[in-house]
Amino acid sequence: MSAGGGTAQGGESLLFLTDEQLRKGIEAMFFAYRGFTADPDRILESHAYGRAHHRAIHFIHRQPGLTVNTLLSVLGVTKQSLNRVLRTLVEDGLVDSRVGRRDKRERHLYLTEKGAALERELSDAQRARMRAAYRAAGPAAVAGFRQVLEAMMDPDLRRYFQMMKDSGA
Amino acid sequence: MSAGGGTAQGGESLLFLTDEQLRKGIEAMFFAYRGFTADPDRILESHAYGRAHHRAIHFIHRQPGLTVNTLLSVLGVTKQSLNRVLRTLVEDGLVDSRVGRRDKRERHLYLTEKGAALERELSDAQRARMRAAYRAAGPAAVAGFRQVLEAMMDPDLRRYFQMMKDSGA
DNA sequence: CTTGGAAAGTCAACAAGGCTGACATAAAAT
DNA sequence: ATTTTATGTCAGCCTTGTTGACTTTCCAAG
Repeated sequence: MSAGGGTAQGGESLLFLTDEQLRKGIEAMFFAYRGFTADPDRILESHAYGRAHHRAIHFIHRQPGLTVNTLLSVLGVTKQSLNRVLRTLVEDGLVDSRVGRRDKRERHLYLTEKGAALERELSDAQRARMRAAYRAAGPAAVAGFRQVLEAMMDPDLRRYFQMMKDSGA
Repeated sequence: MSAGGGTAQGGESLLFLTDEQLRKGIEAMFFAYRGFTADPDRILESHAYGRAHHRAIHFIHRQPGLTVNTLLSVLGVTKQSLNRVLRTLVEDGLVDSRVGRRDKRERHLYLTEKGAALERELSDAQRARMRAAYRAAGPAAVAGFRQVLEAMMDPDLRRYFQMMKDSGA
């Protein structure tokens, strides 16, 4: 492999990180992300939705009943941007927006059956690729993959991610 | 399904991949990519460029003298889309577009000094985050990270990526 | 030499999905 | 009663992607 470390073997050599090795990592990230979104993108196109809809659907599925504000900060977009997407999803009957019981200003978001069906279609495709990649790389690689990804996140998102990791499953 | 192979060795029975675990991987990818692009995005904004410019600059740096057509297929966009970006880069004196010697229809792309300077600024920032993530995760994790990323790429891009890996450094 | 086709560039029009700013409403908090 | 918060909405702008049509340049095959 391309590890320029030289002296040591058995993975230790990778601590010696040249700019070139880091550049390879950057490029790998770029290409992999393209692959990562390719399958859902194809499905979304046939439904006349975009990546923005996918992201909203994903996180509503992940955390049913979350408020618009929470979704906003997780996605990192403006409310105007999210609202455009959310409105079409509600109009098309994929998402249910319910007024809060305690605080009636809040809207809590849920997937309808139809929404859950699309979510399944999308994540099935994405999981298939992820599963194939995991299998090709092996269990040790998977653990490393997740560690590096977590370390690359912005602290706020990492905190959210780790929180969801504990509660979620 | 995903081969429940893992009689847990080393504590990691990660071969047993539940849909929930895969979903976590998907989410990690999403959040990590956000972090990955955050620093360059900030720099680009101050130069009035976008991510598209960054990508062009990156690959021209990587493979000086590549043709527009090659760049096109690496980036995976239309020539009209690329041309808009490329034109501003040439106009602003960051990229040099030279008519081919053998085939004068082709344009070979090079970074000027000014272009190389911006490339350095961008990739320094991106490498800093990558380096920090690598250091936090450790050498074994880095190897796994790269393996999974490669496995996630579309075959064409994986071939290109591996080719550049050999020649590049 | 002529011509077909590839490589590149350009113009126009359009869409998705970001953004900002301004403003409206209802409900909670003070 | 007033202010703040959560949400929604209108209008307009930017980047970056798309398609389609057309031109210019130039290699290569007839």
